[in-house]
Amino acid sequence: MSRTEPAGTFTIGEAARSSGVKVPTIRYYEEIGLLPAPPRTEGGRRSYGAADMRRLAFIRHARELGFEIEAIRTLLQLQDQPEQPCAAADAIARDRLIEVERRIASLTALKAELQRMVEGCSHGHVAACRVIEILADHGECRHHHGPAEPGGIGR
Amino acid sequence: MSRTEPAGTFTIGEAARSSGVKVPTIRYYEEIGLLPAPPRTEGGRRSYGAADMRRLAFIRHARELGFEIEAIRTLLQLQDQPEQPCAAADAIARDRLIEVERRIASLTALKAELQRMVEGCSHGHVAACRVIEILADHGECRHHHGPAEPGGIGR
DNA sequence: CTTGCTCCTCTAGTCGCTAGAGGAGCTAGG
DNA sequence: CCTAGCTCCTCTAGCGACTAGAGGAGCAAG
Repeated sequence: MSRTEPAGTFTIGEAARSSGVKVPTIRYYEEIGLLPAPPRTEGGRRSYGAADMRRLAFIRHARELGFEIEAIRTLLQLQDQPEQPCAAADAIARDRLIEVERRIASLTALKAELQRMVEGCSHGHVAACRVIEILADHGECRHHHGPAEPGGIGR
Repeated sequence: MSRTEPAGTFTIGEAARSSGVKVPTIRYYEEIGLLPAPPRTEGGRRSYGAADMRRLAFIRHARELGFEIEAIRTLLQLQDQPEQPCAAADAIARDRLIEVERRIASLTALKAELQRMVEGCSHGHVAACRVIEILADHGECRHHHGPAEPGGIGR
């Protein structure tokens, strides 16, 4: 076994492996104050405890659910004050849910349009290519207006 | 009428209004070589022709469909060579379709999880808040693995 | 004692814009 | 002709959430 560190503490690499968050990302979270700066070993290495590991798992899960860093910051503050009412947490989750629903709707419209493009393509030459044609002629499609995905159209 | 420019040419502002692409974004497209640098008036202002307007509409439409700039660059090159086979355009559209389908699937899973959070929330205190609880305990949810949305989890 | 892994800090780059400063030109009204 | 107010110009910097790489130090095993 390779345990030189005190029991119950973890290196940044171990924290990364156990949480699924990459090493530079953990350091980044520390930098922006999402994760507290952990104590260091003699050699200057970060040494994480169980609470840090839980916090990191929380962050990771929240990021997976698409919560923004600022929302996670708020959620973490709420978590640290368990006797507060949870209306704020509820509101954040509701907002996220609404956003996700909007995104699904617009991606579904988008999917239909992409399918028309792909299915209509005769696999011949560009001149007769439905993909290019549909892109060139906006008027041809039934358009759902506004950008497909808010906050950076495509990603 | 306020037409001082030669007939059939457009200022950047007109191009922006007609395409729905913002002025700085048009300049940005020029900078990255997606849109050719147009001729200038005596006073140094950009003067767009009908072909530019079509190209801009094409770009805008493709961005709305979530194509990345590099994909659009390829599509524009294809458009300029109509006797080429359109397999490449087809492939780009297919890739995009697959990505959109993946995104819809993962957003749908996400929506279910958010709904569990929101519906389970008793609107009491943080200590008993299901939103916080689910985020804290990853093990509690049926997880779809990998980040919710590739290339920047949440957007 | 050397090999090779992990860790450290720091800077710069990614994508696709967006915002703002500071200035010049252009047009309509007086 | 003059001025007000719009649009346009260039340039730099910033956004979010990382990611990549340089250059160096520590640390455990053989």
